[in-house]
Amino acid sequence: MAYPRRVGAETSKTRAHLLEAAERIMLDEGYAAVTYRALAAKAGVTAGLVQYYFPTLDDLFVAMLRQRTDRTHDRLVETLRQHADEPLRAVWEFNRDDTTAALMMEFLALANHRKSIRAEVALVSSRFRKAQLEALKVKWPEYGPLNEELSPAVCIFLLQAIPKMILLENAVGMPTSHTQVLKLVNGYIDRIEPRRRTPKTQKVQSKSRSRRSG
Amino acid sequence: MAYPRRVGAETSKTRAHLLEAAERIMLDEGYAAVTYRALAAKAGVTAGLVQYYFPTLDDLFVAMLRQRTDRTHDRLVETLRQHADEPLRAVWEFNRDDTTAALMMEFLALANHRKSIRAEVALVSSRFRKAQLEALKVKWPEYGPLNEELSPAVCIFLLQAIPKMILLENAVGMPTSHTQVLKLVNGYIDRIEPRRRTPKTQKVQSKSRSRRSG
DNA sequence: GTCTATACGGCGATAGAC
DNA sequence: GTCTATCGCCGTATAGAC
Repeated sequence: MAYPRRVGAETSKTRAHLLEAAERIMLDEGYAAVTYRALAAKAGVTAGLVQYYFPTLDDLFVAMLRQRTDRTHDRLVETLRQHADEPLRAVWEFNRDDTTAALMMEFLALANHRKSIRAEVALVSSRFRKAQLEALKVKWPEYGPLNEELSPAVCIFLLQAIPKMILLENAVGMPTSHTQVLKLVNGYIDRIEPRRRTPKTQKVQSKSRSRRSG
Repeated sequence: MAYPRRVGAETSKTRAHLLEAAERIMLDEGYAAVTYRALAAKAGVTAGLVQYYFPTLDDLFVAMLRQRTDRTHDRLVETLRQHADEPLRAVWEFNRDDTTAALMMEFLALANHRKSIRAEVALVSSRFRKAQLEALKVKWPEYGPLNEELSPAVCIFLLQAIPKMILLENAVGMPTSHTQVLKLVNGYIDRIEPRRRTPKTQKVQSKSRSRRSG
């Protein structure tokens, strides 16, 4: 029976190394390329050893998501704290981070087809959402009539949906009007949260990916 | 050698039946569940026969996308023609269609990992985009200062990105503020394109899916 | 033109030996 | 902790029967 299945310790150095390698594969070639054998080859171990730490691929994906999420959530909270005077811009810049967005998009697609990933994705999403919502609600009353029809929740949905969709379309090679969309959002934010510091050049969205083999 | 590989005729009734069955599997269980053996079982034929019509799975996916696209494009053009006085609303309602959006989202995810699907997805997307753009541009000058900062292209991006993202989040079980977002867009459209006919009740977005097994 | 049978290597997963 | 052997399913290729 599968009851007393032996699993490697979470403190293992090998385990941490495997998680790193798996993330690199995922970013370079997509989640479909994360296989026991490929990961083992990349990390210089046997496939059996990978399975010792992650009995199923779902276990591996959940562990990857948890680790990445913990780090990113810390960064989000810190960013929101530092830019408490302009939470809208902070939320936008956070969601525009390519690596985070690419990984989250990968996990979203994965969750769409893997039951056990769904609960984990929903959980981390609500954590992120909660942190952003709280920061935005504090300043919301000051924003006045400019956004009479918007709400913090709607803003957050749009501010995270837009970069993800742009990323996905870029990956597929769809030539739509992403530059215009980014300009629209930037303009809207600049109007609600006027810049105080030097408006340093906006990071260009998503250089074309070298990823994906087939 | 692989040179004189024999492939079934495109007029075959069996082939059409297989395409239908494949689409049903894709909608019910996701693209990952579309395998030769599963499709053969569902259609009541042998796996070899499926391969006779679609030598590789990519061939199958491309054929599925082409067929679905041709039908949907006809419907889009007809809808835009009938509602030439309110193209914005027509574009919105078209993109809100759940089955079409779900299939396109599936193909988008597929294209993210399958090289040969990418070109096809990019192609059909630009076809759809072009039709919507032309219809919207005709009426655009009349819309006045309400949307001074928007453009037809940006509108179309948002009008198709929002339903897709809502669909994806629903599928994953993310409880975000979709109702508010839909209300925002509906309100915006109602303001730009005031309703003339009876404002019949808006279709509720996406009942929770029963799909996905693992 | 349709369709079947069979084989191959890669995959996730399990059980169990060192 | 580490690694091997094995199982059943997968995509794909090929040879050949009606």
